[in-house]
Amino acid sequence: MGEKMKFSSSYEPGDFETDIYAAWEAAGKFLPKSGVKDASEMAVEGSENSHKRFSIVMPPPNANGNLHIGHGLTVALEDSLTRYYRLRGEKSWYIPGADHAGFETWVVYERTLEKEGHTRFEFSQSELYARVWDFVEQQRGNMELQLRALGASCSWEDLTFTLDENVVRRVYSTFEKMWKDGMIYRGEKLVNFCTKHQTAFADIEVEHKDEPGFLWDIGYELTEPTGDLTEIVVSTTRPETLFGDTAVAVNPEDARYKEVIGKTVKLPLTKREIPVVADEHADPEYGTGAVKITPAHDTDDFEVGLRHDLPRVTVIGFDGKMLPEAGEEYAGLTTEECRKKVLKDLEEQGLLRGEKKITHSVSHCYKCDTVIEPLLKEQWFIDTEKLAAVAIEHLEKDEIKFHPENKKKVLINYLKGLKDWNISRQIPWGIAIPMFRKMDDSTASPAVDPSNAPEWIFDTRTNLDEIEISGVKYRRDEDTFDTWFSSSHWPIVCTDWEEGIPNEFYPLNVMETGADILFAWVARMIMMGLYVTGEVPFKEVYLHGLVLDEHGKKMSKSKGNVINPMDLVSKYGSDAFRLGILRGRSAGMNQAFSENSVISGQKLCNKLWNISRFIQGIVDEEVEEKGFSYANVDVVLENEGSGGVTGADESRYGEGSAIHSSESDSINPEQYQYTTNNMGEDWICRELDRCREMVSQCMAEYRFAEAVEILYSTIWDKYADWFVESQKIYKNTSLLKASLETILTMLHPFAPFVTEAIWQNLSWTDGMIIDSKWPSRLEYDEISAENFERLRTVVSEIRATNVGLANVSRGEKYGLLYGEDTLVDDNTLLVKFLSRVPSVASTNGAPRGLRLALPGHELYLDVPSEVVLKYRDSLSEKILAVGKELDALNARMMNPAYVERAPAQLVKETRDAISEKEDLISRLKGQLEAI
RNA sequence: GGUUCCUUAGCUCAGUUGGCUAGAGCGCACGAUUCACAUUCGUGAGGUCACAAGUUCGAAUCUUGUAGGAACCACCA
Repeated sequence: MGEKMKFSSSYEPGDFETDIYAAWEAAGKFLPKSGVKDASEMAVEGSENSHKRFSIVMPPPNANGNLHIGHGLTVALEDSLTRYYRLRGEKSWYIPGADHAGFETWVVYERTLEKEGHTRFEFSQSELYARVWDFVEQQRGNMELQLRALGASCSWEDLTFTLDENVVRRVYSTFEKMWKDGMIYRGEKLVNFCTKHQTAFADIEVEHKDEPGFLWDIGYELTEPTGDLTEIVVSTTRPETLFGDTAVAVNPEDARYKEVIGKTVKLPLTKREIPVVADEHADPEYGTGAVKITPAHDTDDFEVGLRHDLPRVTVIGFDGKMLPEAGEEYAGLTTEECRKKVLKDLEEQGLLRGEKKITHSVSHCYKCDTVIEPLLKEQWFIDTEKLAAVAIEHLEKDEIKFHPENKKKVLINYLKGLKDWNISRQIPWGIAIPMFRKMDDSTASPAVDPSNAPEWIFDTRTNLDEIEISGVKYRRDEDTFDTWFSSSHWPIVCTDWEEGIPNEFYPLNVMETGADILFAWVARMIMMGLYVTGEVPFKEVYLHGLVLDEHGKKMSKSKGNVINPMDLVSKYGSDAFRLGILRGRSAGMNQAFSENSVISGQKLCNKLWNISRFIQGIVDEEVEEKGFSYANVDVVLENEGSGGVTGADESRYGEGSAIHSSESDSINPEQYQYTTNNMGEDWICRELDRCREMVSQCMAEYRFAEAVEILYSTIWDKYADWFVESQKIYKNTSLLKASLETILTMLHPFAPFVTEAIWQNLSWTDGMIIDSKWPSRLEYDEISAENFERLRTVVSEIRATNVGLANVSRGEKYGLLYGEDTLVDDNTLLVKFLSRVPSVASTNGAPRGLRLALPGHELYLDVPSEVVLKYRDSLSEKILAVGKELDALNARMMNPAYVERAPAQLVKETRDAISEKEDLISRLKGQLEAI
């Protein structure tokens, strides 16, 4: 990339981005070692900086999918941080990942299987695993190319795939530890079962939807009439499950049913008798106040069953059809068919007592929308009690800082109510659970007695379906792990953490991910990190909200409002996308996406490009003209510019130019040395320095949008509009070079491509901006800088007044006259150029025209009296406006409590403002009277 | 039902221990124009900071309440 190209008149991202990324990657700029300094630098800086590092992991996108806009935001955030800390000289490691996306990928694969006319049941688990592996390999790569297009400066050779050998090894070792610690148990529990996908889900993966339904009342006849009662009427939305009823529950406080507690009722449509039990679960206010208890098909009933030691009768199979236990007539029907038949039969027997329309929430599979059936199944569970308690303890000790802060409370609240974690999934595409069950016919030789062998044993040989230990045969559990179980190890596996080996990158500096997976992922990483390593896995958490569509609605394929980040990248450029998506976004908030912000980012890139083109032009010109005419002109201008400035420290100017370099700060020895020759130059150094400080502060506090905002206004409103403009009069190439390098470096974390493209195009820069150094303090003269600030006010007022006059002046432009005004007197050429007046001259003691409303300045626009006359209305308006401001200030001072209690500085400022306004009003009034 | 958050310009959003005339981008209006950039330059209009009460010398900011909206968790026989 050494060859310098010519700047074209606009920035075309497409011409540079791919090449630049390839060059970075080829030069190894993304490796953590590229941030390591050589020994000599370390010696200069001392030990303070030398050990610093920055580590962050990427939430792994689906290996065979495409990136969506949320990934775009993730990369913009994470890569800005990484590049920022890399510029600051820290060993920066951004670790990329790819997710096997167990369920998602499985669904896609099963669909292709179906298209080929196959079903999963034709293959063994290991065959299926191998097939999906090939399928994913074929599909892989898109997402990685897209990450490159977004500019992610991640260390590709460290990419971790969620099924990599080291991940599996770590997951097995944790599982084994938990198994030994007694935290893993096999339990028959109700699981959220999708009968279409044939797998169980974690509670968190189930989607609840409010749907219209019916509440039916059914009469359950008492075996023996009690008091006035001959039957108990129960309310249910699922009559088909009545075959699995093993009790009827009433509230112990419910007077209506006190008598029947402990009695039995006849279960309709069958000959079974079931007890009436007293349980808080029955709400006297709801329905009839009596509820049928079906422990095998309802999570609440399951709990009731435990409390009353009720049997569990399963009547629905994993295929979603009724089992023989439901009775001959009903077996084989779908739940829906069965419900109809049950209702019909109940009605015929006169047991249907009522039907009421209600809205209730129903669980659905988040992928196929099938109604989730709670079914009894033996699964592996993790006892989360200790894990959660330890996590809460560390969170309460503030070991992890959250952005936004309130999410910590939300997380603790979640952990306090955390239930045991079902980690079994009936999906072949995942990490096999390393548990083997003793086979019924388990003796390999007659000499062995298998009865003493354990039912389940842990073994990592999951590539085998059967193993033999001490002559006993075991068969592998076919299930795989919940993907969140392996993902919870992400910071551990990505940083290659190992027991007993110091790891400078663990814990991570920050975990950046979506606020929507705070529970599913962040909570589990914290628990697992603490369990495995004893340390929290990251020191800070930054959670981003959802990127909503332009109307603030959630993006979804079904709504058709999905925005593809790659479309935006190709249309506006990668930098524009990054700047745009960061804009107006704060931690944890769901925010609408605005294409306008991306366009504004595109404009900034183009602006910066043109600023650079202009500066390069001046540099080239200087090289050509050095020695003759240019220098002569320059001397004249410089003399004017550096003349006595009101209130300025004269001695500073008397000594000539001040030479500044950043050597004193020692952070950035490569920064270009510069001198400041006039107040505009001091001013831009001050503004750039303020920008540098504010951006650093914002990055430390994860306020990305604000950092971008500050850079935008510094580059455009200050650097381009004032400094670069004023450099058309005073050319200071050393400062132009130094300041341009400064803004390029500061913008680089957010807009890596354009800044690198410019860096490569500039004639005097070396190397790559990606590993240049974050700017150190810029030197400037404060008084001189402040004088330029006053000059800006003057220029703005001249411009505004001229525009105001345009209505009455018929396009004529007026010159500027100055009386006792050293600031203007010393900078006539600059004032003339910036304010676009035809002339700037002294009043020579004979003021005329329209006096400008500027306190502390005696300036007039040389306007003929008839125009001033026409201008008097706007003059009166101005007096009124200033009067209002003055009234407000006076009211404040009239309050004795204010004067007494407010900080002295504030009171002084108010006083000064009042005298300034009073001054202004009297002058404006004088002007008005003079007309 | 529980937890948390939001309500500021036409739109999308900033506004960090309470403090000067509440900001930005886009949009809008008026004006400019060879020579870095029309992806430009200059100037401007537009806000009872959802509402009410309180604390305070001072509230967009803190407290309480009201109204509207959102997300997540739990439950809905």
